[in-house]
Amino acid sequence: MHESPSPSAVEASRQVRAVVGRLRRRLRAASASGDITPGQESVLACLSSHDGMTVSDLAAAEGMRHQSMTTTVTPLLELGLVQRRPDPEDGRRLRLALTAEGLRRVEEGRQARGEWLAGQLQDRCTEEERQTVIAAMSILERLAHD
Amino acid sequence: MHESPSPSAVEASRQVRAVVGRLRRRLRAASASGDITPGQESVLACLSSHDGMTVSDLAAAEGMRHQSMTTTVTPLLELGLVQRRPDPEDGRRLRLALTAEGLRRVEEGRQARGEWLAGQLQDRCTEEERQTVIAAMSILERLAHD
DNA sequence: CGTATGTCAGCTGTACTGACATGT
DNA sequence: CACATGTCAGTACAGCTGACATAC
Repeated sequence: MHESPSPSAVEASRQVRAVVGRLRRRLRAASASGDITPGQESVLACLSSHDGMTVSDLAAAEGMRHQSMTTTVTPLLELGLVQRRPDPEDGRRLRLALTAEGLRRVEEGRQARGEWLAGQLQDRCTEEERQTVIAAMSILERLAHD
Repeated sequence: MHESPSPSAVEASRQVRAVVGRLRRRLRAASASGDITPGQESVLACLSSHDGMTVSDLAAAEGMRHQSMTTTVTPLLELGLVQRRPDPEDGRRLRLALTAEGLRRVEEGRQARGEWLAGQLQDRCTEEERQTVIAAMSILERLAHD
């Protein structure tokens, strides 16, 4: 493969894996209050800032297959939180957008739910620590992307 | 709840959530080569350094329910990678340990599998960036723990 | 008795692959 | 034709809750 990894690479890898596992369970538990799932909430948040994304766009943004994203989006259509309209320039595309109800849920949920982590970062970290976390996330995002 | 989170807390929270989602999928894909799952590999690694842990101990270490850990451990027993023996001092406990085959798999897997991330950290990061990642993981571990 | 440990059964959420229809 | 988009069906894994037996 490559040359042998440095000790810091192995240590960082081990820690990242452990933390990803734990954080994922924590985030799930913290947002388990409503009728939509964490993945669906993430889609709503994405559409609130990028109107008109397609299922494939969303899948690419989350780093997953478009078939998987279809199953995430379908319940949101059925609940009336997201609507579809055909793209006039490309008949294959179905552009997605929040409904009024969907937008309401995003704003409501942004306060009530999903802010467990932001609260933790606020109450139990210094500003310097938060900057460290942000820097590390940029690095990991680069590694995970592509 | 709390006082209103600072901008850096909200930004860090958003980034952490996105990166956790992507990294989780990446780690799964990178270790999808063998007959055991990532969670099971993590259990083997844990037993290799802490012999004699029980199912409940492992569950606590990973931050999950003991019922969930049972389903992770059971296939390892069936594959003969882990063995059980009763605790002479407490008849409720079943202490777990790696078999010779299990130990072999840990050492083999540590090189062959699961080192996608370590390789990325080695090849695409500076030493300083790795230290940033390690520091951030310590912070997040503290927040996720308890 | 209450509590801790462990297992089993059933459910949900997530994401995968493969197959297929349709439009460019 | 190949390629992209979208859907549907089937599968697998992870983690949860509830119920139960056993041991302290």
